[in-house]
Amino acid sequence: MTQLETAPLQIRRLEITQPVTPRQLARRDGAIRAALELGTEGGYDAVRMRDVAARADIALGTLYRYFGSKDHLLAAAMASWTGDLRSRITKRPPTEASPVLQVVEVLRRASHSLERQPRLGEALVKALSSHDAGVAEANGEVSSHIRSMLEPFLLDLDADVREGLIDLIAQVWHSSLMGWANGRFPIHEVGIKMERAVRLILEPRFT
Amino acid sequence: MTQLETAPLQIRRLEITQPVTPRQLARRDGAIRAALELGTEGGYDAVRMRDVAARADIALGTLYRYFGSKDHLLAAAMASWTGDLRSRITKRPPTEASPVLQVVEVLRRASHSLERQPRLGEALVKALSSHDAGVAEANGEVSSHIRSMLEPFLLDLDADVREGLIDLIAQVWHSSLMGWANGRFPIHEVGIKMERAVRLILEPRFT
DNA sequence: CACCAATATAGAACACGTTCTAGTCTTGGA
DNA sequence: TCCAAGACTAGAACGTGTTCTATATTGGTG
Repeated sequence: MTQLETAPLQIRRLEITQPVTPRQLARRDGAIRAALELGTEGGYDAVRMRDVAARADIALGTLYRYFGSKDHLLAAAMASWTGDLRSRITKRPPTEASPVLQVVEVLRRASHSLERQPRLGEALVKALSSHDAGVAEANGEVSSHIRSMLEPFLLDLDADVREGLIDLIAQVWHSSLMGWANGRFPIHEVGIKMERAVRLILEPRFT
Repeated sequence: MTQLETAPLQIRRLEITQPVTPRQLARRDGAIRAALELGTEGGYDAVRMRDVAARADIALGTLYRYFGSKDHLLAAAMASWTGDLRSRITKRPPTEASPVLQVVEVLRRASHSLERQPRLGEALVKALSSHDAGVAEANGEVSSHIRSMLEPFLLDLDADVREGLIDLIAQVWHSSLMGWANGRFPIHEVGIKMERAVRLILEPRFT
């Protein structure tokens, strides 16, 4: 019965290289681009680190120098994706009248965007829920993008309450996307679920 | 080069065996027990399928006959854990006065319980967010446990609203636990975050 | 330019989840 | 009691994320 449990706790891992030179930036960007392409085509499983490296024309070891893990790579891609989304929202803000509907519209546009590239969405979302320092950092970036997309519509609220409510909505967003990415419900329900939740959360505050 | 709509990528996987005979039940339970032990000692990574099988004294192939994946195994363990939690809550209900505080107390007791076995909690929670039919099933079980723990305190609300709010709280619970399990914040913040969220969600309904 | 430390490269090596193989054991029904 | 179907076993094998090794290249500094 008692076979000794090997304790394989690993305390290592190379420092992540911050790209400085143009060639380094190009390598990092190329890796992200390759990951996005592979993810678009075949989802999470299709993003194989060997393939990413090959497509970006860098060595596998180099890839791991910039991204500590597959999930870190995909999370970086996700952060860049939410960044794009944010600038689209900024450029063409919601047209709805009330704060509640404005927030709902933002979330609907986000999920609509994912709906067009479901494989990619699945890949990005899955990566976000992994335990990894790099992922945590990218997550922070994603959260701040969400915050800055929603904040403008909730300025009437007390700052503390607003902060808490935005956190809450971000959690709902995250958890809905996870539910979809993990196959618990179809993509079109993401928008519905988020709308329902936002109404439950916000409507009592705007009566 | 584009899609082709070929859905069935996986020709795979043996049907999961439903345990019937006493020996089968013993095998399945032994596997869950072994997983719990290993998880308690070393968290998610320490639950290695080979080790689970060895400790439960069954073949690796048999383990996979009962649980389609490592996450399925851990999710089954999680469902059994929330079941225990529910019966503890039922046996000794919250002592607080208001519905809001009662709900908060339930969630605090849950997170307190995880706090005592942090490695195990991490293992169980991580498994819950994986894409796997077996996990989805276990997830449903967990949700229904949460629902039945909270419902009694929200009977004053309209049924639809209650339903939605409980869903919402379950999402917050899930997402908070994930945040902890993935190292985004320490365990003691789980309780704090959940309390804050529950107050934001419920207080406007009880004034 | 010459040098060195940091980086890159190709590819082997490793760990662990998962699947497969070939043979043995259980079990329920005729 | 005997047999066929299916469950179980030990162990090999496989795929992919991750790490390691040995060598080559690069880029900043004297």
